[in-house]
Amino acid sequence: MNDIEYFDPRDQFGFRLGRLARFWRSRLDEKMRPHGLTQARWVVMIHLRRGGNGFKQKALAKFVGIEGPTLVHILDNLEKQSLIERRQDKVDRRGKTVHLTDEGWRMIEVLDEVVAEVRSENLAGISDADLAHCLTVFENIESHENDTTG
Amino acid sequence: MNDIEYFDPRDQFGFRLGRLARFWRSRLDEKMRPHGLTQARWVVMIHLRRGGNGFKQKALAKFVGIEGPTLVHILDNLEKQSLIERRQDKVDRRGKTVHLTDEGWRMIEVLDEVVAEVRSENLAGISDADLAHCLTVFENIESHENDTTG
DNA sequence: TTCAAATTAATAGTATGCTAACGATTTGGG
DNA sequence: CCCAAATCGTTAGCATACTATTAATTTGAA
Repeated sequence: MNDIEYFDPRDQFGFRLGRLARFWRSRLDEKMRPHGLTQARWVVMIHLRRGGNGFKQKALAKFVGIEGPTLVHILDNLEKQSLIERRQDKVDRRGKTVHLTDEGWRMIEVLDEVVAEVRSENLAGISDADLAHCLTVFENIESHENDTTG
Repeated sequence: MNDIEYFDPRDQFGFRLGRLARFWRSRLDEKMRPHGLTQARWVVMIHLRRGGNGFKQKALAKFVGIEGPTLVHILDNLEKQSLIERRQDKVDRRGKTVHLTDEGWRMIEVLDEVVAEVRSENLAGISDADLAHCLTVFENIESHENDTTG
């Protein structure tokens, strides 16, 4: 019954997107667990590496694409693990800057291998062109952010 | 610095997937909030409609692609809202079957319009072919589920 | 200068997802 | 028959995500 509607790609896209994201996260979490890390924490660390140390929290949250309070909790955990540290911003005493510790840098190197492994397993047999195509579609969807104004 | 690595699609895919899934959910949650619903609850209701009433919880969880305890919590909320009801399975007293109420059916009709609106906004300008291409890639990735055995 | 408004990080509270463990029940082997 | 094992839904506890609110500080306008 209603097989046609069921397999309409516009009908399916949102659900499949969410399901795949959960799948991806669980694969990564599973492989990172032995190292005491998770996808969310690793993503924050990767953005610190990419952007250089010394981000203010607000800027880091924006870079990662999450909200401030979500980042606060992740940083709390990373700080407990001694992988990052917060420092008072000397110019603006409201702000704090975030820095990878030496241990954090070492952990990133270890996780690079884990991530590469998961990626090669998950993406086996899928071409760069296919992935780039997906990313273009992703970009298009995100660019529709505020189109309701007209 | 390292722009090449940064824009490697294999490098980006996981992060972008997660970010888009969060974006999609927040758009849908925002539009459903006036009706007192959320994406997760709606997805469960949609699967009830698709699969017919009277699912056992375990089967429903599998159909939706979530774990049992996650479904329990969502059903608790839907039941509080009188949109579904649980009934004791008469054959197997361990089990319960899940049913849309009349109110549930009416809510689904309302939400169909909300979902169609969000979908058309999010997917504006993107062709069926592009989406189908994405879904094929999604399927390929999920099919790699247990390739580590060999 | 002074005080309202804006900004920054944190806290509180909620939703959604997971695994582990539990209680009730059914099933199956001896 | 009977008891161990499996199964079903639930509970407990955690991580991650959000919005709304708060406390401390800075900024800016009168």
